[in-house]
Amino acid sequence: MSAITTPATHAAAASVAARVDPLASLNEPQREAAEHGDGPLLVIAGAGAGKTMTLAARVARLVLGGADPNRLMLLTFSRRAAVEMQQRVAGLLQASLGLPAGAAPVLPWAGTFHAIGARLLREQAGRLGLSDDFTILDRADAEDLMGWVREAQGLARAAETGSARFPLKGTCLAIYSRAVNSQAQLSDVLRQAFPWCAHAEEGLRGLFRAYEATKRDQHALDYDDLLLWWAELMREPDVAAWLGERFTHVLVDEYQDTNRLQAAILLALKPQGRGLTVVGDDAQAIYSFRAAEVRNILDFPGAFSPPARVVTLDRNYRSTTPLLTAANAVIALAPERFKKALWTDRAGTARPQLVAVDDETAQARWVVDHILARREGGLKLKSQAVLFRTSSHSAALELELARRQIPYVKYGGLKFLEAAHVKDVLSILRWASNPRLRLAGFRVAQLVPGIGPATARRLLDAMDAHADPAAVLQAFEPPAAVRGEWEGLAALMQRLSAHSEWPGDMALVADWYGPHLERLHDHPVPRRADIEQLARLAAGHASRERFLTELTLDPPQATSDEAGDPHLDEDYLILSTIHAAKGQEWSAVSVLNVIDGCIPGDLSTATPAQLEEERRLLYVAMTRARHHLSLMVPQRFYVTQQRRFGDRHLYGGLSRFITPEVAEHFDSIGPATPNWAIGPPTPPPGAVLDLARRLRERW
DNA sequence: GACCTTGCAGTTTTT
DNA sequence: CTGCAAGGTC
Repeated sequence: MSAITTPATHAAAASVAARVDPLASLNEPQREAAEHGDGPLLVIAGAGAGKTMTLAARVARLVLGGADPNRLMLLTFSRRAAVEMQQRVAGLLQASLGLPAGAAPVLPWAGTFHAIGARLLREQAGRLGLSDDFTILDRADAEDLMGWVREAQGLARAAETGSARFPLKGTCLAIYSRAVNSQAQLSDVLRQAFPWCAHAEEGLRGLFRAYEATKRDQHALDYDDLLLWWAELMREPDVAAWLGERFTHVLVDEYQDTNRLQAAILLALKPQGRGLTVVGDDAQAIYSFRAAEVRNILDFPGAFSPPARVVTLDRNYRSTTPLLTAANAVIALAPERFKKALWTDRAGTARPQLVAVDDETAQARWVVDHILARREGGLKLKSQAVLFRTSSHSAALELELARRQIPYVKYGGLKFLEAAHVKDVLSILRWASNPRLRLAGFRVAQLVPGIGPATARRLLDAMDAHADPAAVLQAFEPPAAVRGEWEGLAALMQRLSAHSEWPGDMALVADWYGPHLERLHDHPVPRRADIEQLARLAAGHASRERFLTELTLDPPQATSDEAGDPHLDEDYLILSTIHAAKGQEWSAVSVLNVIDGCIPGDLSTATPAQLEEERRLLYVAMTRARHHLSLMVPQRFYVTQQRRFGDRHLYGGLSRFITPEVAEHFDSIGPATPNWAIGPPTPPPGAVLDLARRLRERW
């Protein structure tokens, strides 16, 4: 962690040793954005238009102009984006000030909304009536807590009443989260986003009330609370004024993917828009399922008077002309959007490919063949990516890669933190840090053989009732038969609560947990590797609290093949969901399953808004490519894991977003001609009908 | 009270 | 396949 020098030092250094103008490489609109003064600023930045560079240049210029880096808040969509931005800014400052490497100031307040919120809340905990040892629940924990409350409220057994089954815990949490983030009424949320749960409205209302109370009792906040509490904090005029003052500039990246709660926070922080900069691209809004609100960016200019300055970056530095033309053609069919056509002067004659293959197996083979061919041609695997709508779409490809021993890293759809054994270990650490966290205690106690829900509940009730829960834990008398095993856990908890030694605590936990892992799980080998992975991660964090917080807010992004982590210097292929590919670029990109039923997903065709988001998703995928782009079109696609309809396969054919006109911008490849029959007003892709069964079931 | 078995249902994308 | 709920056995 490098020291933070004062602005005065920078100014002095700048006058003596200014070397490189941080704006030197910017084009005209980029420079305009970077040099803009204090009024509210909206930068509409198309894909590959140098958004990160522009934002970094603006920050660098602010610092060179005397702004205190400690008073700049930089809100990004992901941790990765925050780190990249910090590095860019540091690089620019270093070059322009002539500083030695590592001497440039860091931006301590760069991070995601959630991470910054967590920091502010911990800082202000006293004032909010929060305990500062609060635990941040990751999604899986929040789901478990929701499930627990759901059970306690008797909602789980609602099926007996003959009505439809009460939504499962994950769905309950999704509904809750949506209502919080969109700041909407429960009934509206249900009607718009969860119509199949509308019958449960009353139950949900009570459930959410109890869920709130339970979180409070256990000193726990979920992801949404980090925004919600922050927004509530901003409703106190003196706090809002104080924070608005404290941060002279607030810059927000990926503004099109913020939700109403986030917009409310910003507006409270900078009511006049002074020092407020937001950057985004409405054509790349793909997070409405998380209650992101495109209106935020569309309405931004008018939220202030005088209105915010709008600067549009439409020169693309990433893709060749033929690729960009095809991508523009896809997004041009979107009925409503900011008018903007990207242009580039990057030459290139290779057109994108539309590749028809028989099925997923053929698709995997074709993709791998061509990736390898390009590698023969000198293009590293790391410069190539395969993108897909849904994490499971890469299954066949992963098999093929494993078979041919090609290393890869997969981003998105990750369940690392949801694996039972990982939760076990983290729960032990969380419980030690926050003994009020029943959620963790309930899980941990039952790891001891012979202790089940009833004994665990007795223990936790006793702890709840006492001012010093840790002491109750030590004094607890389990059933005689399990005393021996119990003592191991009690001793572990004692050592962990007494004081934390990091990462030593992790080793203690792993030692204790090892034998239990063997006993509890059928396939301990990969699970043990996960625990080791966790221990490695632990070593990279300063303290137990920091580890738990940071792991929750920035969970590992990628899973790698079981063969083990690819070493950093080794070459590997990138697999990613389209969502997780946001903001990235590769020389060659293949997009899997560009067929109706996948893009758009057959669950996302109900409303025009959903459909438009799927179109933008395809656009985002296509604009990741610099030189090579292949859209894959399997003619048959098997849908598994949905008993209700039985296994089925789709003959949906080419995605409706690739109309015949759009397809003219592609080279068509493949044994079969793509199925062009599908025009825009398409009926939903049909399952294969089992008429015999239907007739049978009639009776 | 703990733990195992059976049967059934299931909406993807992530901080 | 997985998660969940309910029922049975020790």
